[in-house]
Amino acid sequence: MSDTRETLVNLAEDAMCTRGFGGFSYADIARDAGISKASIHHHFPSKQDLGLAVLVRYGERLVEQLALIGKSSRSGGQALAAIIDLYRAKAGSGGMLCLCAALSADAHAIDARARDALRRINNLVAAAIEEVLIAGRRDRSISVGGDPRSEAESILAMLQGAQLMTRVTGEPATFDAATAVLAARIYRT
Amino acid sequence: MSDTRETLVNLAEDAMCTRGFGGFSYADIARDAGISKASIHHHFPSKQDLGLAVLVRYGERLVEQLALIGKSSRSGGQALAAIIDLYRAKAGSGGMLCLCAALSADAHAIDARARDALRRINNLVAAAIEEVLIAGRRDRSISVGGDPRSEAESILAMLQGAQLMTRVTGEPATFDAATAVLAARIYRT
DNA sequence: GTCTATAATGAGATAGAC
DNA sequence: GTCTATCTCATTATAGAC
Repeated sequence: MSDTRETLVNLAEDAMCTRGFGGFSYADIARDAGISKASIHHHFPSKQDLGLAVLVRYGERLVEQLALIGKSSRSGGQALAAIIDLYRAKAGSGGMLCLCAALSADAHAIDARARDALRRINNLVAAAIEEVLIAGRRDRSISVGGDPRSEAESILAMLQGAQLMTRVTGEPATFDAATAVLAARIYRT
Repeated sequence: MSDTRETLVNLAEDAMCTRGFGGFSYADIARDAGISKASIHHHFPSKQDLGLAVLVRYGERLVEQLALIGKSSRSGGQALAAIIDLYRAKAGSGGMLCLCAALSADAHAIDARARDALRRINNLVAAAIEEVLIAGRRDRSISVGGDPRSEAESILAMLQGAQLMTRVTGEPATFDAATAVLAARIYRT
């Protein structure tokens, strides 16, 4: 990927997580990237193309991040704590949302390709959390009462919802409060 | 409130829950209401005024709804089930979000008055859920392990997040899956 | 309270030169 | 690949007649 193209994807991802798909314009990222609006159209003919490119790269990186967390964690509890931190970091950066939460809220504004990608990424994250819960139950580092897959989907919903609530108060503490119950389920890391 | 004014608030609320604050225009609801764009400005000089009016009425109605649920429920479990249904109904109606989730996602686009109202309403709902949990713990109809206030905030986050996830798949079953763990904590209604 | 008309702005997108 | 210039359209908002 060329430098310019990567810069544009970076800026667009940041803008989407902060203000949503409808909340930024080519003019915005053109200014930040130091090029003209027309030049962006050379790399991404339509805004939908740009959105999809951001989403695809986000999915790839997430796979890597989740794999790394799984590999470097010495317990399910440690892995779950790392995943919570992933979402907390976004919420703490001026009330950002993870890309999935941001684009889900703007689902009406994105095309079918992007919605498909979104669905896949949500499934991917839920599956990763499920594996972490299974590991945590096995090594007794996480309290897992019910079906791991159901628990995983609830946890993903909670993490995305906690980001939404944090955006309203502007206080990172809001995220911690809304996820305290989840953190308390980790016996040890 | 005049008929026209109320119609406009109704249409705007619906539009906001479906497409967000930035996702509808005066032209949209003018068409639906059968009046001109300019006439809306007579009732609500700016779009921010309209948004705030919708939010204020939403808060008032929510207080009534939550009071009614508290009064008509014969157990904490029944009350919690009714609250879950409240959020499920929106998610099931074509992937709508509750007004709080919708405007939280668009927090960058609304003014300080609206963000204040949003904060108050989130607190109000969390407090109502907390009371329900306390009642449910007392009458042994809900499993409540930790601090009721923390549990309440987690539940609110989970409900809003489940609506986000449901919007992506378009399947009401997604909401049920993401809240199955919560529903399972209700011993009886 | 409603209308038509219009302003003022910003959006995504295209053409064509360099 | 990048630019300037332009197009087309939608947006919020206002002016002023009825």
